[in-house]
Amino acid sequence: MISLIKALFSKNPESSNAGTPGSGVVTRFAPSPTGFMHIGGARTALYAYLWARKNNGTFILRIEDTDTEREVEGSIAHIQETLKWLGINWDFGPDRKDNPFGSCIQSERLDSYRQYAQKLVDKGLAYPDPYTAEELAAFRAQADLEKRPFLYRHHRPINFGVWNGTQALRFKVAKPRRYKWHDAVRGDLEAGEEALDDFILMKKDGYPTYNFAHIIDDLLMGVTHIMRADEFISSTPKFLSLYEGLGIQPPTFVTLPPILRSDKTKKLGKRDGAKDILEYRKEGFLPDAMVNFLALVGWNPGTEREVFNPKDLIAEFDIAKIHKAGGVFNEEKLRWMNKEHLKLMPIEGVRADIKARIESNERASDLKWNLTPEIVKTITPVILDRIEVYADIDTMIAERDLDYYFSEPSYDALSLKWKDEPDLTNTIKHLKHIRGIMADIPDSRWNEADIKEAAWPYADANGRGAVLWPLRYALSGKDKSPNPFTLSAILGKETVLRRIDVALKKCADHAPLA
RNA sequence: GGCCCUAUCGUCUAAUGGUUAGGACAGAAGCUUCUCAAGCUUUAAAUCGGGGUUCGAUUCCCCGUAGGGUCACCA
Repeated sequence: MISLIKALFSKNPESSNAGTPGSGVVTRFAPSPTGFMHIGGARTALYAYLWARKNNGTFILRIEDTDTEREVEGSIAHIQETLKWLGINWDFGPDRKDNPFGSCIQSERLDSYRQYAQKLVDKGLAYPDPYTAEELAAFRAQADLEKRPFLYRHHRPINFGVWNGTQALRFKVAKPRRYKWHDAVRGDLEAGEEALDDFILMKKDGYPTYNFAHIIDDLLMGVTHIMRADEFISSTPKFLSLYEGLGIQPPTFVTLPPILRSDKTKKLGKRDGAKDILEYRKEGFLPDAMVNFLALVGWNPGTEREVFNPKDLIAEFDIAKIHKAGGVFNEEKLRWMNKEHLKLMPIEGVRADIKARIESNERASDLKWNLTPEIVKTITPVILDRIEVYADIDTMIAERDLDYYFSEPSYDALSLKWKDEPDLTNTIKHLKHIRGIMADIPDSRWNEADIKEAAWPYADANGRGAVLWPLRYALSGKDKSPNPFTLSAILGKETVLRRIDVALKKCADHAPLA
């Protein structure tokens, strides 16, 4: 890091360090603070981060707040929180002011933009826009009428006025020509001269436009690779013209494929259910799973491996393998991915998470469960088998699939009856027998395997369903639940015997034996 | 509309001139202790269309088609 700072200070800002051997990779994620972070933004940040880390480079978080109109209060904090949750850590960002290149917030860098704007003015490459909004609108309308593309440069003034900082400043693009350039993902790209036009560098309000600010910042921050979505491809000739005007080498362009809506007809936008990434945190997705899945929409290492921890992702990631075509973000597969990561997690961590999730459900309702460390330990594997995401625990609780671990089940006597039995006669017989077997199991052997071993021969001989269904129902009071041996082991001998007794009493009350 | 980009199972994707076009998610069937899960096994499912180049094209070229992006004092 020291060497980077040195490099940044010693470097002549007019000569970009892009591509300089040994200069180190510098990437950035540069969102505008206009709301929450969605999937597309998170993936862009992730790729930039992975590439920097893979190359022992630097990852910068830069806030592009040059549109004061659209800025949403709290966005900057929200973006940082999202990145932190995902484990996408930046080396320089808005949270510190001692960066070698100054602030990472564009509104605090206005001097730099003015300075470079003035340089362009001095070189005769920028000029104040003499037209009013109405005049511009009229030019556009005229071009529309004539069915030709509107180009500002056709209206470029012959004599540039003096820029006083309060007029919009336009860049005088190079003589129209076809531009060709290389993109690390898309390969060789080109565009006709229609793509080239004079564009605004500085707005009337004194703020730079994205088109200008990002280029100046990338230069001053030593950015070597620009990761961004494909909507910027068509602006690239303008950027190239500006790089030329500034006399600098452009960084490497890395164009990311779009993330599409599930009908594949459009880019996934906030209106199409692109969620705030922090929503996934609320639902109990693991950040590693999220990152793993995000990485795989638009990139693949070329192997059949799909589950990666962040460290392996960094090792495997390669911009040469980023896809050209867009892809759909499939939440169902994300859920599967989350389960895979859940299985890889240390069990203590899962226990703590499950405990916290149950407790928050308790707080949100009037449940009063005695959630001891022992019960958390025993039910964790059972829950883990049944969930993909922690939010599934909420569903389990809502559907009363956890109650029987904490309180006596309530159910109707007839529910104890196995579907093939005509009445409760055999149910009672089997329950009594199983109770005897259970009672004989010493405490030292009260575990799932031994309970099963003790009870199995009887169940096997007398009809598994006929024996096990009533037992399981007596223990859980539910049609669907874990198997009776698992339940018994969790509940403990005392509770098991008591619940069987309750079941037998229910049977007797329902159909007293003659 | 001009300019530009993209195109393998429903979805995410592998295969960069030679494979029975592979894997995963979702689906279907089956197995495993009664139920529910989990797990395992099996199965169905794709190279957008048409021309080239080549002994041979998913792969290279051209033309279509479809979809996307962009044409702001938004980023």
